[in-house]
Amino acid sequence: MTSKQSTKNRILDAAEALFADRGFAETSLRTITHRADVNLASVNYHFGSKKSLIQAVFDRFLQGFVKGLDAEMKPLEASQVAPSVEQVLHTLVKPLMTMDDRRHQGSSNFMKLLGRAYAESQGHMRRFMQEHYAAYLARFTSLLHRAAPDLTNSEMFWRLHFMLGTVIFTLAGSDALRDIAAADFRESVSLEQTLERLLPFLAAGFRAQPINSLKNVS
Amino acid sequence: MTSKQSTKNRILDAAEALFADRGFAETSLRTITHRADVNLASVNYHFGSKKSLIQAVFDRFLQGFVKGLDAEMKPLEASQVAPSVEQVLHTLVKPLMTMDDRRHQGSSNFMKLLGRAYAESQGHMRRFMQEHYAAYLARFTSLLHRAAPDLTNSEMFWRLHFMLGTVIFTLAGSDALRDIAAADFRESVSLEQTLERLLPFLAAGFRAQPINSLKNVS
DNA sequence: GTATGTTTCAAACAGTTGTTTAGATTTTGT
DNA sequence: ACAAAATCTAAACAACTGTTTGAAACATAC
Repeated sequence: MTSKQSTKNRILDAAEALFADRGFAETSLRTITHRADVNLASVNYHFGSKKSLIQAVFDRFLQGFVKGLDAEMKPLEASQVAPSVEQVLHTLVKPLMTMDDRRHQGSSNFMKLLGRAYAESQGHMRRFMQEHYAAYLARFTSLLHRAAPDLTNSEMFWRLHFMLGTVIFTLAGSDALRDIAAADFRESVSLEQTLERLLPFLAAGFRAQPINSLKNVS
Repeated sequence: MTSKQSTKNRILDAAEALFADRGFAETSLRTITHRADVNLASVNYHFGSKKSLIQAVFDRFLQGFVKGLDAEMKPLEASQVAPSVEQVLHTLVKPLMTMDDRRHQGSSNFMKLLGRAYAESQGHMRRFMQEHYAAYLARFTSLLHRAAPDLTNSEMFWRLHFMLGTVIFTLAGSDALRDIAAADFRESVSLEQTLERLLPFLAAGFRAQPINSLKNVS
């Protein structure tokens, strides 16, 4: 079926890198194909359109990510005892790390991409993810519920998204932050260290006592 | 000096709204000038270029924001007793609220914009903010330091940015989240309620015990 | 070998982009 | 009222966008 495996992947690689540090609209097909060293028309031939290319880039990443996430979640799901919030959050670390150094490019290419996608085009990507990867989100949510059974569903929902925001945002801008930190504190931190720094913050926030007031007249 | 106050502001208003829900690159000057009902060339005449327009939009917002923030921080700075983390974070609420309904457009226009700007163009905006509004950031950081004196500078730095990420990210996508929450839990929440929900999360995260392990062999 | 289907390629397409120009119109200072 | 400066306007500019085309090159099968 596929004679040359390369072209399609060359395009995906180039697109992923360029999207990450320029944005979607700011990256032209000509730039992509030039970097991939393929003909301009190939992207339309192989993917149909630029929009489909973007989706393809995401799919390739997310499939790799959820495969790793699945492996991490399974033992927690199988266990009889309820996991801690930290344990649940920790399922994200290894998959993120793997995704990070699978790409050759210096640092977390893809997180920038995710951050962009989330900000871009009125939540179009948020919807895409929630449709295509709803099952994994449900499993993750379920684990969190076991870890913190006293939180209401509504509160869970919000805090899950708070955490999601923090992770994506931090990882998306992590090189910039790392540079500043390196300059100001003479500490050089790896992605893993950033994640380990992030988890206690998230876990504590997630477990925080919900608002007591707001309408404390009762 | 200024004969007609309108044109420049009409452009700013239109640009702000359009940038917020389409993105910068995705919004053309023609779309802006059409919505503002002014001539295409006016934006180049008044602002010089599209890039300058973007900066002008931000400056207008940020100046309003820091004015409100300043008013909120002053009493805390004047007080002899150290503020709580919650109190410090609460200085953000009113300015954000004011900025939100100053604009006529339905919901938090500008937070989307901020979210975009942060994601966009390799932290170019992050740098801009840190340069132009460094004084306010320093005061805020100083307050936080009084509220949690036992945190190291390095840890402070990271957690400040964690919080920043959560706020921007949440507020940027808040309408989408509110829609989902409304559908799933039949609860309709205002921006203020979202913020009040956010603060305990942030405060708890900020106060969390830093990583003890990472290299717990000692 | 020819035939068949797939992939690559250069060129052109139609449309949009930000910016500039030069002339009209309006506002301002005196 | 007049001159000068500021503002607005329509039109055109060159550059770039994603996509399409039709022929060339390639691979595979018979």
